[in-house]
Amino acid sequence: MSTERRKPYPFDQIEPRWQAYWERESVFHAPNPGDPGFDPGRPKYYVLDMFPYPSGAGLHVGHPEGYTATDILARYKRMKGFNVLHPMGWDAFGLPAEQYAIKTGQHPAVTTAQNVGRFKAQLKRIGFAYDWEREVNTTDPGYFRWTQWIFLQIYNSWFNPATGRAEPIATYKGPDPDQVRLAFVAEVPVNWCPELGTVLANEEVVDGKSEVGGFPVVRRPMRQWMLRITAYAERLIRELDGLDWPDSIKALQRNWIGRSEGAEVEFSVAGGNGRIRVFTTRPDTLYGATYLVLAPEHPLVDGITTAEQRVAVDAYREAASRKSDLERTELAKEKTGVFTGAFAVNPVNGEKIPVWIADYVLSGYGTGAIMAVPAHDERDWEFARKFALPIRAVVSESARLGLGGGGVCAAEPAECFVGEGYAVHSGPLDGLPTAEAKAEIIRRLEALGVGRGTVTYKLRDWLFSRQRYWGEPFPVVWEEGRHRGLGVEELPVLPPSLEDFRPTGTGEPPLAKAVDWVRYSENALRETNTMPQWAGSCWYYLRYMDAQNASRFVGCEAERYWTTGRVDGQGQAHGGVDLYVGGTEHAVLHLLYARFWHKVLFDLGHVSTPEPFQKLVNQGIILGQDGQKMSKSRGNVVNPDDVIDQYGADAFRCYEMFMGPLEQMKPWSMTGVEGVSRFLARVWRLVMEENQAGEWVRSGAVADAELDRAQTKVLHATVKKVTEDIETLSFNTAISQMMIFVNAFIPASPRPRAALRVLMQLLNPFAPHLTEELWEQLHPEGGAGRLAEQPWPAWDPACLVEDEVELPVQVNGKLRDKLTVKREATPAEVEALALASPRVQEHIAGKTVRKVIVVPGKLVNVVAS
RNA sequence: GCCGGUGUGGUGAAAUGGCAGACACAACGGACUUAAAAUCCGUUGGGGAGAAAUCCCCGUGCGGGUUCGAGUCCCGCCACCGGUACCA
Repeated sequence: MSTERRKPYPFDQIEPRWQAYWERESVFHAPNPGDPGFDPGRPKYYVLDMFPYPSGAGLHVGHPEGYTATDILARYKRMKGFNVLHPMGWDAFGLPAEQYAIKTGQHPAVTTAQNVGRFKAQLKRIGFAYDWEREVNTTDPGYFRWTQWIFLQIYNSWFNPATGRAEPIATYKGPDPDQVRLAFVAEVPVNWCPELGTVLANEEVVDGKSEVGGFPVVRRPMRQWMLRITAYAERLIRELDGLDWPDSIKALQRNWIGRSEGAEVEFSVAGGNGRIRVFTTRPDTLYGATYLVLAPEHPLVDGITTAEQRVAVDAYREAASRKSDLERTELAKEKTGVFTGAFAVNPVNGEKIPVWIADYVLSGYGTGAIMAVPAHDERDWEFARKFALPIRAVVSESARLGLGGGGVCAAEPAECFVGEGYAVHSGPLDGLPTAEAKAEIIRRLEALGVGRGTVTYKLRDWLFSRQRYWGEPFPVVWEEGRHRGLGVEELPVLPPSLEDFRPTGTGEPPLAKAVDWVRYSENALRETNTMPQWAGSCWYYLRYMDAQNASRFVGCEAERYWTTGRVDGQGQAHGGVDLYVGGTEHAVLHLLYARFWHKVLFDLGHVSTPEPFQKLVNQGIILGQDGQKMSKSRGNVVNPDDVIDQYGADAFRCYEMFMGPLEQMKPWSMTGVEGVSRFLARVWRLVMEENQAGEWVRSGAVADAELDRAQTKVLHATVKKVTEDIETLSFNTAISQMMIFVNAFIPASPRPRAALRVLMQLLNPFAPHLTEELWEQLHPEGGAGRLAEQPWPAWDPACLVEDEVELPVQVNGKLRDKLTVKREATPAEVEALALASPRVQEHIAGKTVRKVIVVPGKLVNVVAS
């Protein structure tokens, strides 16, 4: 600001002017079916950004990367004749506002409103074509009323395994519906963070510390609301197939859900009653099981422990329960465990093997118990070595070795082998390759009634409650120890007003301080937990379609119109959001949770497609100028406001896109912004020039002139390239092509007005302010209408073909000459010309021509040796 | 360890199996200017021959392969980035 640099073109006047115009005229408002101005003849296009959390720090250059990409697409699709839904909103519940409230006493709603105002102003300054009439805010009672409503839908349903879908709880005929609800209460060991005074979800704990703040986290059992996402594990995996998502994200989700096929095997407890069920992915190694391990929390541990081992077992369990996740995994380099004194009987050979407990077996996965096969599992191997337990090889790498020996190999194997091979020392399985051995043993176990083939998932149920103030209250009350969902007519449940937002520190949520609020009635108390931040973002894309609807979370007709695309052979609708752009950091949490909610709503008949987001694209991270991740501490953060002050919003937008492919990680460069800004200034000067007084006036070179051949070709090539590149989100190369156009037309005089108009159309989605201004200048007589309302230009392929083409001529794959030939030249003619070339002659001298490859219009390759 | 991604000039990058480095940044040279900025024109992967026009060799992380032809396809490595990690 100190050096008042002369602006390359007057963007500081142009940009506010057009932003005001767009807002005043509601240019980017998308009408719903039934609204005035709705045109049923237009196809719809729903392009969505991941909405931001409006932090106090304001926008940084990472946010607008994806937003610019979608904005270009939205503007392009509008010009292509689509009715485009391109909304924006705020994911505004969350910890920072609450912590600020704790520090200052400022109500989170106040901070949130301020931050939203700031973000919104910043986004408007970039010139995004959002339909602000559809703005949503997750903290708005008119919004979270429906978040609570959806929770009640989930609460009031169950997953029917027979139909494979959610159904109203009334269709459940069992004794206790509370056991099967999709939202349920469980006493579970949770990640308790004393510092934050709250529990955290597994995914909010990084390396045993809280993701926010980095405070230590310990395990502690508490009563929590859970959502039964595991019921949907299979569908969440299977239905990824039809989605147009990056393979990497699909892989991340599959990985997270962690489907694994195997078997459950029942071991009876020797000399006792009771059976221990274990899960294994290698049932073929059952004959190699030399001991069992239960998780310390396993319910059978108490019953089977012998008197002699009681003290040791209790001590171990006590210690394990106190260990944090960090201590149980990362720090636990050495395996630990204790013998229970009990023995189990292997159902296939009657062998008695010891039962241990160890914290390397997790209570939450599989059955919480394993059969240990140390010869073929690294962990079991390590454990067996440490506690001198027997190790028996039952899989051989090669078939020959396996079939050879009849006698039992007494010696322990020298190392652990976890691969597949052939069964040995396994009775009836001997000689079978692993896959067949698995199938065979499962058949036998099932016949004996002591096991079955089964599938388990890593995915856990979703811990859905938080001990916080700034979140959606649950629409639930407690009466005589039982929960009850409130009626829909009681929504929204507003949070109470509080003076003091601090956590109680006991694990009791802050809402418990509002005694009057908590007392719902004579004998009912309100639930005092709140929902996690993910709740609001699970369905915001639905609300955008009908943001003002007061009687339904989204109107049926609007929902059908904006999401329904393809309908498959079974009459099943597919579609949803046509394009969703956001960061990879949401690959497994937000995107999985949203899919889950959507499927529940779909099963219950509230939405018409089984998946919310048909196509997903991840934008890459923008690094600082030093190639490092942007962060305050490194001091390499780029603020969009500064960039816009200096170069304008159009340059900012174009640079964000010109940096490189959207999906790629790339460093910011201020000189790069300058380059793009120069390009826009050249566009400006194609149309405008400075007069003696230093004012910008229409350039005298602009005229209604005919285009020459070369100009025609550049024009049509540019239309083609820009159109195709926008469709594939290759914005960087689209801009390159427009630079080529400008480089070709800058020296021209006269400059054909028609060509310049087309350039404005092509460039408009990228640089909407500049092009709108110049469009006006290119229509001195007026009457053409606004550029944003123009149709997208078409290209004529005939203008792209040349009469003569230049063909590279290679000899043995190396470029040796170039030929200029008529387009219609036959391969034989081209071959003759190529062989006649003196340069070619030189290189084939003394050799025999074996072959001549002619790729028409492309190249000639003479093969000689 | 496992899963995914990326490796091309000084830099960001471009290339349906067909002229590697488009477009831009930076650098250098020139024009304009009293001077600078801005603008415009030109050179710019490395090495070599030539007075020059030109020409030759090498070159897309490394090693193999397929092909008339490979940055692109296949096999085997290496490095970096992201995710995940006692999930039986």
